[in-house]
Amino acid sequence: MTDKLKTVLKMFADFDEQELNVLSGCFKPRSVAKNSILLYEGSVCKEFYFISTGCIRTFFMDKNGHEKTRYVMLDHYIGTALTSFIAQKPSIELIEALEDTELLAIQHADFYRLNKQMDHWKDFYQRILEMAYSFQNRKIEQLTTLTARQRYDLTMSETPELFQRLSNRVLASYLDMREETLSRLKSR
Amino acid sequence: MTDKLKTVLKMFADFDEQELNVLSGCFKPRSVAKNSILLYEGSVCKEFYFISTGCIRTFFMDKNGHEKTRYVMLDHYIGTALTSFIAQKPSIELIEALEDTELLAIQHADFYRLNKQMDHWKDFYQRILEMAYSFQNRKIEQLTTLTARQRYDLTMSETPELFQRLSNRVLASYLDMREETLSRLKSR
DNA sequence: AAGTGATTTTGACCTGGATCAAACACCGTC
DNA sequence: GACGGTGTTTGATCCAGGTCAAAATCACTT
Repeated sequence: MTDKLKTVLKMFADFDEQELNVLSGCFKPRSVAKNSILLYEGSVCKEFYFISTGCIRTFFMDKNGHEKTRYVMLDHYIGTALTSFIAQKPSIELIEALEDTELLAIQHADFYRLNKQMDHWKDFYQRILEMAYSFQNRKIEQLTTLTARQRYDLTMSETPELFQRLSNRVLASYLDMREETLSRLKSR
Repeated sequence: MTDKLKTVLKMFADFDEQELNVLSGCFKPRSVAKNSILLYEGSVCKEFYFISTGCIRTFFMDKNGHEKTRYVMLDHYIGTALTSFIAQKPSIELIEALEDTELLAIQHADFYRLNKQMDHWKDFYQRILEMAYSFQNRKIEQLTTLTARQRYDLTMSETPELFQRLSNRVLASYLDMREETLSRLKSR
């Protein structure tokens, strides 16, 4: 399981074997049951995750009490509620397990200690931020220019796995539409 | 003019005087006339900007040929078309001067050379990315949860300067609504 | 001050997707 | 196999904001 972690870490920065061992020691394994909440609205995000198997998401509530899913992490994805994690301020986003999930978690304190001490970790974090930014930017483009059907088709072609693993309720909130609309789109 | 640059740089990372002098040398001054384009759609963004005086924006075109403004940079702001700048791939976004503008530009090659050589610059870039990410994330929240009027009111209270300096056409595209809608909101 | 073009406002109309509500399907469990 | 709970589909209605078009205002130029 830490082998997978090492493989993924190496995709982001040029860690040597010794560094990878240090990092493996910082990531602690945990099992979380489907539907459990890893971070509540209003609390500070203290952890950064690597998903071994399973699925978690970050989402927030709008004024009408509807969920908006920002990011879905499947097997071997990494991430967290980044805005709160960065600023160490109360989070607007929640983190929730959508399946029974095995994950590895690194604490914020360790994360930022590494950021001071290990140059390759600095590179790693920089890459994460660059990708997270570009992903968000793309999402804004899609939200402002595409219709519900176009967002449906695009996600279907880019990450069809989401259509298999997410419930309609969650998928709809990820695509920024109501479940009824998603249901209608499915039946063309 | 470079004094202002130094002051702003120091807000992002703990540069010493010697480093600030090196950096000042990397940022080259330029004057750009109102309405001139600094980056066209399809070309690679090679520069990162500090605005001395004036105003520039990044925006992109949707399928119907309407503009969508992502980010407006006023005096003493820093930034660029980050997604293209990061990946050095053709940009979807354009950069345009909205007023006659005095700016300082650093080349991508210098930017990334510094990122290898100067630890404080690494910190600087990390801060930029963190803030850019959080800003984008906030924008997504606003786009998906707020009505046109709520976005109008929020921006009015947070950055009223935009209402004074931007044309209705640009302001509307920044607020993600049509000019007609903005006009109607103004007259309550 | 008249003319030309750009920008902003106003009016009438339309539509994608939300809302509300009810029916339906799919479970696990007693 | 009946029963409650959860998730999905279907139907009827509504509305914020987009679209299209025309009028009004502003901003230069000659």
